Amino acid sequence: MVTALPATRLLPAGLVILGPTGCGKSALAMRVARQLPVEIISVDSAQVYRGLDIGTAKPSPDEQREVPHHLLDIRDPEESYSAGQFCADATRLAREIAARGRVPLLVGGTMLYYRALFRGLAELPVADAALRRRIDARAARDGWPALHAELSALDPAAATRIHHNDAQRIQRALEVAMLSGRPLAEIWAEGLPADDFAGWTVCVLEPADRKCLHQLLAQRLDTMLDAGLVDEVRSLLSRDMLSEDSHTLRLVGYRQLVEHARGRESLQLAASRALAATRQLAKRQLTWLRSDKLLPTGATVLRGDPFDHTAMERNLEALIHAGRPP
RNA sequence: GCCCAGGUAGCUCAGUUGGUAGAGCAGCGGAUUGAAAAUCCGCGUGUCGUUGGUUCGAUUCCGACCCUGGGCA
Repeated sequence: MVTALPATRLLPAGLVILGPTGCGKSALAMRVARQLPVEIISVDSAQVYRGLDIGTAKPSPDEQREVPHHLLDIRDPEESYSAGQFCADATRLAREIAARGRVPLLVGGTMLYYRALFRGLAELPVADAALRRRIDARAARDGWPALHAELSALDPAAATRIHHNDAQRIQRALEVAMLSGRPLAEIWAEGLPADDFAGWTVCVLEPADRKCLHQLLAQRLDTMLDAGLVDEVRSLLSRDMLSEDSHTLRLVGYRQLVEHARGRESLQLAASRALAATRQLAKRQLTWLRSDKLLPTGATVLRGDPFDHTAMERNLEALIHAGRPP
């Protein structure tokens, strides 16, 4: 049964810069910030963690002093963050920033967070760490196919949709079924509450030439290594509560360099695998950009190639114009 | 110079007792509802080093040559 969508609330207008990793989102945001009274809301699932600085290309302390940044360093590496928490934080911050007479500027590349924010998130139970541990233990004993079979009994439609190898989604669907006692599709049918982004301006940075982006990513990784990325990984490994298979050490770059830091792999090999993982991340982000399920429906969308200087200057002007009070 | 081992996909390699070949990685496309920098799915034509010979047919067998390692001089 499909009920009417919940009433949406209009969010005070703001700006958005999104695109794949390494394409210059932060640099563009800083240029906007020099001409408009903005505060930046980071849309980055990795930069929320304290201690992950070099490998996440987190804005420097100088940049953070120059322009207020939000949602950086809000979690320890052992903790978790989520799309749902991001939505709550981002909408609260956007209202607070607007109330100060400033302009909210969303910057980042975590596309699920954008989708959740712009298109809404169903009212599902939040993650339950203890339940997930129990499901993991069962998977270790019986294998994920057994859990997929169990999902078929609890939520047949979800089991059909979710591939039997997709451990993460099988686990989440089981979690929802066990906590709510209802199938996912039934809850989704109640609608996705979302704020209204009418009046917002979204700048999408989409490189036309993948080779250019790959070259830039290679240079950026070298810079990160020179800046001490391996030491950053070692310092994470030295934390007692952080195991090698924790989600923070599975992030792009960190996961590969752990192998080197543990002496299991040469730096050269680990670095080349880290670079490949970065390219794959950019590719998945570009797939999101081609999707019609990402951007807010009522917003103005600017698209530009970050390697095209003319287009970038035009985007900068358009963002500044859009952010200026009438 | 001689001996040995190799030369097959962008990389590392498997294989074909003669009927023109397939894995991993990379790459490309896609999915994506509280871990998303996560998780998962799909996509494999390449002068089988070159050139002669044998053969209905050679990447495979034989010869010569080229290249790369290693050894002996």
